Amino acid sequence: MNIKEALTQIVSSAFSQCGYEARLGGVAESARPDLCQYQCNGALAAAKQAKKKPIIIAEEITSCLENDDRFSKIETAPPGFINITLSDKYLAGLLNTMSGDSRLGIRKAEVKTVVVDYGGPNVAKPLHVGHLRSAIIGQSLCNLARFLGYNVISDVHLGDWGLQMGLVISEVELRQPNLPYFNAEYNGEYPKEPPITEEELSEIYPAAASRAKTYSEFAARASRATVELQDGLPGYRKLWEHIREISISSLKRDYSRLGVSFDKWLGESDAGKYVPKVLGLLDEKGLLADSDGAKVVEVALAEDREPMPPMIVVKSDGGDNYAITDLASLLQRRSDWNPDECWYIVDNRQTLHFKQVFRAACLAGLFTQSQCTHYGFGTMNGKDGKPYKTRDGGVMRLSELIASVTASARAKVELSSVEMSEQEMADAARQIGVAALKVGDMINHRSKDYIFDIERFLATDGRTGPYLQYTTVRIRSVLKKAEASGFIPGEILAPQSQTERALGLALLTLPDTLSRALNEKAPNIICEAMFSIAGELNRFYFENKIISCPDSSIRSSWLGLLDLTRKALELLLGIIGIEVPRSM
RNA sequence: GCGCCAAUAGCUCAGCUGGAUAGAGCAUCGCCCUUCUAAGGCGAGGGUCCGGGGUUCGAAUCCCUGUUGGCGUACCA
Repeated sequence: MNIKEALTQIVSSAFSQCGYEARLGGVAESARPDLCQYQCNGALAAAKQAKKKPIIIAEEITSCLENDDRFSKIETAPPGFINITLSDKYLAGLLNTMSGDSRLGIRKAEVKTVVVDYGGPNVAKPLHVGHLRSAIIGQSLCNLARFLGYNVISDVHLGDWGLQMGLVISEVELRQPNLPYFNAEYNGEYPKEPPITEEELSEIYPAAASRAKTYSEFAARASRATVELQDGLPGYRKLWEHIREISISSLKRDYSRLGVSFDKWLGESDAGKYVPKVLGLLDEKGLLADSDGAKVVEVALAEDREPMPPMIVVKSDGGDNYAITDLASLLQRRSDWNPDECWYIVDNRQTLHFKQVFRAACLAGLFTQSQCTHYGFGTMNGKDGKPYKTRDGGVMRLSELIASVTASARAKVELSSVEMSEQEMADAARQIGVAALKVGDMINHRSKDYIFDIERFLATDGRTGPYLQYTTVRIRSVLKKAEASGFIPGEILAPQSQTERALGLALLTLPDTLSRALNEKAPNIICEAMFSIAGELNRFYFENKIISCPDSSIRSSWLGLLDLTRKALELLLGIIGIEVPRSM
């Protein structure tokens, strides 16, 4: 049950009972925990229309509710606040209900089919730090939406169809011109084995890109190769398949290290099949126009404040660009899956691009504007505030980054006073390193740039991934020791102390936390909630010696509270994609 | 040039429909382990919420304006 919604319902009905609009009864967590647990400010808002002092209205509402035994206190405060405190017995009842439910009282949202487009790796180059945010934020949102009952289809949307492919192909051709892929006369079988290795591939793309910058001849050749590939030239097609194959296996390996996976490994190339159809749709509606040899769609609206350039859908060389492949992907998604919504978890810098694509999709009749949304994210910057780079100024590979945080985490694990086997240490190092990365990222609001500082993310104190893991490990350890003494979690009793009450209240926010996080597509809301629960737990833990508590009913109640806290943290950590080490 | 976004404690960041005394973590200073994992907990100091107008009973939050920074601005993705 969502406690805020439940209280809102109670107070709203009091408002309508007293002759005011029900919508005034919104209840929020209190801004003054010293005075109350929840508050409603509706009386303040009602005052003007009712032509009454807010405090009078507030009193009417409270007098309507004061005999409700779910509240230990419901009172007014000037100028018109309604302050609510739950009775301890009611609170304990809610916690027991939560604890007895496999979903911790979190009901599913409406059923919707959603396509989530994230990851967006380029097959020509290895994953680098720039891909981190899309992967972990996208994965968290998928996990969250699934838990809340959505039918989620995640699609990595490979960058495997643009100019980068022409560049790689032309570079390979330049280096190994005798390969059969480049012989137009060749009609034998192409080799089974790729002509290049994964390592070579990662070197080839930057080499080709810089060659194209220097030699316009090479650049022209690459864009010609791109068009030929897109037109289905067999040799290029075969070579391209090899490149894709090499790349996908390396991508899967890197993503799996982050706990990220996709339902669909489709790419721009798969959208390629739909390009003619989309162009047909646009043409039918008279939306295509010529402009400097390219075909464009006018997407500007009269009411736009910002200038909106027309969207190029066919380049002047006849090739597909990412505007048309994104549009074609939307057609593919509609035909194959008919989703209610499409979410794009892509860098903020592509805001304009997605505005154009969604408008074009709307004009073509594929989706309505509100069905497609770009949930952008900010840049990961170094401590200097500029985009994160390695010491020598290059872009850091994701695999390198993960190796480096794992090594740092390993050093901390070795300092631990807890005895661990080699395997346990290795697992813990990996899990802690990844948790540090993920929390360091997702504690920040998605849409903002943030400073990447791995030392801080891995620090032994602070709001870090390791802190959350440590708290969970601690709870598990106590529960295990208690069980060894024959003590098991029991019914949660009315709280005896402020810290115990505060922990209970923090746990009650769970349903609201998840629904807000889903509404806003904001994993930081989940992180905030985890820190608040973990903080309350650690205070409670410090104040109370649980296992040695002489009163057996209090002890089993405390264990019940601990167990519920464990389940709550495990649920939230799971959504964010964080594993908890066996010990640390 | 035009447009989009941001600016909150020394640092890194939260701040949900406009509400009471703007919150965390780090850093600084001072405490708490013979007892369940001290990678923990408690306390103290630290703020012109970028500046200026406005709307409102009430503004970090909404509107206008200025400053600073980031990004985008058709044939890369």
